[in-house]
Amino acid sequence: MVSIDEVARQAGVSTATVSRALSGRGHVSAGAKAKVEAAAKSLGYVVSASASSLASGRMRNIGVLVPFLDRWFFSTVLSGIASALMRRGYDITLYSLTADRAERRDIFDTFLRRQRVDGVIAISLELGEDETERLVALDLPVIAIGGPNPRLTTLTVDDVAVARLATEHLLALGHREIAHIGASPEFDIDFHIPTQRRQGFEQALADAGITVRPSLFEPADFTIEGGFRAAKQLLGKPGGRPTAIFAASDEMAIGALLAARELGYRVPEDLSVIGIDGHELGEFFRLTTVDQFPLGQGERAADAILEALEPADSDAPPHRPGELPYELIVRASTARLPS
Amino acid sequence: MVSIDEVARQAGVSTATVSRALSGRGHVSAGAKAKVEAAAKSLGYVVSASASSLASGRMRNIGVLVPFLDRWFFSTVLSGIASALMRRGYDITLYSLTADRAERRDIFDTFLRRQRVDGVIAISLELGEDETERLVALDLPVIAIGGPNPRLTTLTVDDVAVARLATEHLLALGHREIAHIGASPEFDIDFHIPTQRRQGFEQALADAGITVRPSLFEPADFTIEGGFRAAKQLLGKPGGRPTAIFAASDEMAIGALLAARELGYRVPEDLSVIGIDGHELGEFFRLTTVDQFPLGQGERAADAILEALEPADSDAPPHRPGELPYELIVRASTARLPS
DNA sequence: TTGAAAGCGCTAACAT
DNA sequence: ATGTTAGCGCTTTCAA
Repeated sequence: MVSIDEVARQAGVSTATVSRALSGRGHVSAGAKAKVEAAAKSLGYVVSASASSLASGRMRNIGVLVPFLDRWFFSTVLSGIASALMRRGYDITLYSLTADRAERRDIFDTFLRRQRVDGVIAISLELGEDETERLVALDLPVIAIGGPNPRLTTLTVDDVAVARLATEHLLALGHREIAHIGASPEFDIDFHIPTQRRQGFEQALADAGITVRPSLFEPADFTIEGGFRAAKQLLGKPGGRPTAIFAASDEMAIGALLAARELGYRVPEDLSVIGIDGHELGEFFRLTTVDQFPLGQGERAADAILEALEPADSDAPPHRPGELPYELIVRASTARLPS
Repeated sequence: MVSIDEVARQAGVSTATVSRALSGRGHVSAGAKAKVEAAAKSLGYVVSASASSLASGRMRNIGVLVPFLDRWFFSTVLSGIASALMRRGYDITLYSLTADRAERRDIFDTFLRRQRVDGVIAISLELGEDETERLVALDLPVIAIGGPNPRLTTLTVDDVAVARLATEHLLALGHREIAHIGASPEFDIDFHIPTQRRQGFEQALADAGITVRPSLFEPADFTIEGGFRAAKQLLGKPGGRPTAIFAASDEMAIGALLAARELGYRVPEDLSVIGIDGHELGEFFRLTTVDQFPLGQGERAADAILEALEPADSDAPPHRPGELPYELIVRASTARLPS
């Protein structure tokens, strides 16, 4: 492994100058810098991460906490984080939090504490009180996406507003009998987003002077299958089926679409369906949705953590928490209620 | 940050003993070990990764190379890797390889070379000649999953056999007009798996004395949408539609299922469909498939890399490359050809 | 702008 | 079994 001394020797300068030239910290004459860069290149020198970290305290590494790796939403956010961090020369260390309490503890007590990361991004994680405590105790910049947590800097979309927007879209098309597929109560306990979406839904109905009917709510688990089952229930009950369904995620909305088809309802002629997320399959299923740009969420989180670590670009527009964008994407799964 | 000296002082031993007691290398009396552990715990001491790495040359960190983060197959394999490595105290550093050549180069030239990882797992990556070269030059253990590469230790399923199995299942049910949805030619250039699957398909047909008809092959891009389009083509062509479709991935098979429905064909009465993968949606769509257990593939890769790093458990059955398991899962998308 | 040198916190010889 | 100590390869004062 070629070391800094060899580069220094070849460039005819001291190791200190090599370090300065390559890291860009401290002043180096243009000439020296050029010589160092040439020497480094010709020797194929790459700074040793551990030596550099030990000496400087900087790791160029961000820890990312995810609840699931194999759900589209999370892996898409992760993808956004990964590309943004890589561009800045940062590595990303992945911690996948399982349900196993002991394993989770390990992550907070050991993995995150071995001084391997400069900061942490937590994706849509509902953390226990003690876990939040530990995260804060790390004394590292932490950015949370989507799991509103008063003790952490959080990037969230206004889920109430998102749900209102989806509901108002249906209302504007003339629908009055609107059903909602949201989270089951157990889910709600430690995951607030579904609750907020339900609130937005109910607010929109109330504002339109429509009474919320409990029979038009059906819980599901955010999967296609769950949405399918829920929609079958909703559409199968005798007496006043809904003319529109608002699902709290695109995957559930797709399930609803399939359920409707299977029952012989045409979408959107007989039933309108709208989801939330901007799922990659939305286009294929021609699903109307409120896109929340998960890839962009990841990029923003990466920018935010870098901003906290290297507050260099102070001219960049400061990012205010809770301001993630969303947008109604109207495709072919929603239509006017036939009069 | 509490350091090893404080632990040593509190435990009344030298730093060397602390190091030995905590790492399990070298002999330490039971008494000393207990004292050290107690001291470490009471002080909340965690070994500094960079200091430990610098001194020992071990990183406890594996680099994982993935082509896409947001495709089910890859994120599932990744999930398997993550859980297996975490159990052993290893971190995982994620490198997502984009199509951007410059970014890819950076990963091989800089990221992987800063001595941050003890080994590398490459998931289903078709590497360029130069990239393989660089990987080998790292002089680190490398395990590749699924991208057969003669210069790397590779874990692969026998894709020819998998495809034969799928095809033979259809043949055994009496089908003769079997179509195949595989990769488009451009895809093939640097990705061999699809080609092997096609070979297995053709071999099985040949063995059954059936002539391969080019019109019964349709390329697609491994997505649901691609499978949908391909199936429409296959089923829509006038004159002798296939009675069964074998898709080279479950996502394409699901697309085919949806296409069949939309054209008014019943599955499996009018058309049998089989895929490959063991996709999570397979159950919901009642899709017959050849499962290749991606989660298990990830775990195996993790075990293999650890085996290379810490050849401790020599009594464990040695893993022979190219031996990943697969299994036919018969669900409701395939049935006998009505006579 | 540059160089000399003192660490960063730990591990692993080498002694004992 | 345990302690002493010389590094690991870099960064960063401090001086020049």
